[in-house]
Amino acid sequence: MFFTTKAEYGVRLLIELGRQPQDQPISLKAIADADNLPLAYLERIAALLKRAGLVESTRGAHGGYQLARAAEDIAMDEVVLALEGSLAPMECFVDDRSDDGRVLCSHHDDSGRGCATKLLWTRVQVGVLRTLSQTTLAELVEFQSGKVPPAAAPAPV
Amino acid sequence: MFFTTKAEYGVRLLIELGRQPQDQPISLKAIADADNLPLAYLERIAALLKRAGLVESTRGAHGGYQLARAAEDIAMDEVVLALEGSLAPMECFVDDRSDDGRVLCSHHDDSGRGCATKLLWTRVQVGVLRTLSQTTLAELVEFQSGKVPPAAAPAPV
DNA sequence: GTTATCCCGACCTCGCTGGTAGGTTTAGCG
DNA sequence: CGCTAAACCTACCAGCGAGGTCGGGATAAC
Repeated sequence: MFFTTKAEYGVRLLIELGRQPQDQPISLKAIADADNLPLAYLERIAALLKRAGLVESTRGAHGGYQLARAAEDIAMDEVVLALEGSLAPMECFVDDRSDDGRVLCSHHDDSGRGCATKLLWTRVQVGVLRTLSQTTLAELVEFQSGKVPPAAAPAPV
Repeated sequence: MFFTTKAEYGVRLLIELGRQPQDQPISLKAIADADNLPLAYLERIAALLKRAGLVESTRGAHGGYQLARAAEDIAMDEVVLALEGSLAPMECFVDDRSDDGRVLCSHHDDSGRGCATKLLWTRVQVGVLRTLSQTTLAELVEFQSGKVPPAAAPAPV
């Protein structure tokens, strides 16, 4: 399993926000009801998105959440990173974050028979990161409206 | 974390086998010592690779394991699939295996606001599968011998 | 001041990962 | 013929993180 439900719920949450009219905050309760997600858990997930600057919140009655930017400007690499914490394909990839989602293998490079699997995992990580960064929230919102066929990948690399 | 140590140890095991001269079985004990891996655990991992037809075993004294095919003909998608069981990016992707590593989302398509995240996870899965299938064991073996620079990706798709 | 909402920290349960233990076969070798 | 090195098998176990719950705050609209 690559991703946890945090990513799943978080993305769903963002999609719901993306479907909403601008500057109209929507409450987590409404989203939890609509998507049938546990409210308390969703709150913690929303906090992750807020800390990452992807959503804004309004407190008090009639408050709620809304996107901090246009859905077209929200790419999924940033989203998944915010939700999952890191995108390490393997345990040895330590969080030496270079500010894109990249993360490095911590294995001592004992100069000679170094960590050979590193090549493989790094390729996978880069591939995933590229896929995620090429998918925007706007696409997902549109997809849910039943337009874009699932096969339609973004510009084939 | 995308992959578990099963994938890590399994790939390492295969690399060691790939470094060995042809038709010369090598014992798990030797590999466990060389790579500092738990022997008992490694046995179970080797069993997975054998069941997938990736390695062959010889029992008894002076026995051991060897690759079932040339390292050039072993792609990593098959390997990781054998080791991890499936390559589902998300829990809802149920094991409806279509015989490539693909696996499908099980969410009821409640015709309308269906599983919008499915688009995203499917893209990721396809990307990972493609990356894995483009990397062969031979490449990793060569890499460990200190030749190929890490940046050298395969033919950019 | 009541109600709807965001916010926050503590807690809990369950399954899986990563491993160990202890055996049973199989086969080379003296 | 028996010793030994290896594959093979099954059961067991500890720790941890995922996935949630709970209860209470702070805040703002009405």
